[in-house]
Amino acid sequence: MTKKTSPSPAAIKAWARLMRVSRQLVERAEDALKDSSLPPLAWYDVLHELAEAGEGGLRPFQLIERTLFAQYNVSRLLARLEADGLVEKLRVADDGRGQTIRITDKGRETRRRMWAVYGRSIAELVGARLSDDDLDTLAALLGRLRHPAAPA
Amino acid sequence: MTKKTSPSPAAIKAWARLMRVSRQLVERAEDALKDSSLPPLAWYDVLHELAEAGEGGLRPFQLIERTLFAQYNVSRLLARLEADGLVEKLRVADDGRGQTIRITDKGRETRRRMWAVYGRSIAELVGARLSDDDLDTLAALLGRLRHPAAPA
DNA sequence: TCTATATAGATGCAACTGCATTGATATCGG
DNA sequence: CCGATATCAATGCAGTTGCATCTATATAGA
Repeated sequence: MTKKTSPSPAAIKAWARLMRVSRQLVERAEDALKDSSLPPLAWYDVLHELAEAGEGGLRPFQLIERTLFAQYNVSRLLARLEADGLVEKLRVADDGRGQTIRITDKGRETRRRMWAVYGRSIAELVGARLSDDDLDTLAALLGRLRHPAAPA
Repeated sequence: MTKKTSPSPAAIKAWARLMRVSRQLVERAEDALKDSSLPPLAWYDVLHELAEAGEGGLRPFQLIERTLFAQYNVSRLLARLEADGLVEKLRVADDGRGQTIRITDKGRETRRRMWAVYGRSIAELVGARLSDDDLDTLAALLGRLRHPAAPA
């Protein structure tokens, strides 16, 4: 558990499982959305953050912090969301470089419809397979892998 | 824990952590490889499978089964690996449609150099943060999320 | 055998990603 | 106040992915 350059078998196995399972789950969730003719998960993440932010909206750089998407990715994703009428870009008074992104009613509606499908995927893919206790344990272990390290 | 359409808060939290942490870890590992001017993780996955397969090599469809990559993805990845001399494609006698992919010495060498970096990432990102006991617990919990469900 | 269907793998095209850079505004130091 | 530097966001270009389709061979069924 101390700093080494070579991973233990337990570390390798946990890593491999993490890589494989997370990819599988993402794929399943994406497929479920596609089957319902809904946009991809990335759109949900952004709409979710914007919905939580409320009327004040968020600056693109705040979305970057919250979602882990790259800057150029957010820039283009927002362009697509705006083109679809799911968000609106507002000039912000005190910073001429920036803008504020606000979710529209249509955006909220889309998010709602996505959640109906996405939430079901989560329920089926993890909720139905682990007890709440095990889910808590899993979340706690994963929490210790966050970067930068979170306080205990 | 029974089949529901709406996920519990514990399920949502575990899901969110899983999505976020796995993305962070992949990104870190990819960055480490890039910093060493090495190919991306996907190449490692394929070289690893081929190295394990030995002289007999593997058919592309076997790689697809083992790696979860899409068919077209494997097809093009193998083309790049072949162009770099890391694998070779052999016609297979008893099936005119197919081919067998075998790793070359150069491929083995590349895999080795990738593992030096990749293994260190694993050691630092997970090995240094959780005890082996916790890693085993994590792997076991993740194992129960595999699809299709593995036998207990 | 001859036709229909299934499987292995490749590929054209459109969309998306990653990288580097750019344009624009803000802030800091003198 | 001015120039240097930093931050916010967009974008050109190359590489990759996803989708659908295509070619080729194999297998099954009449």
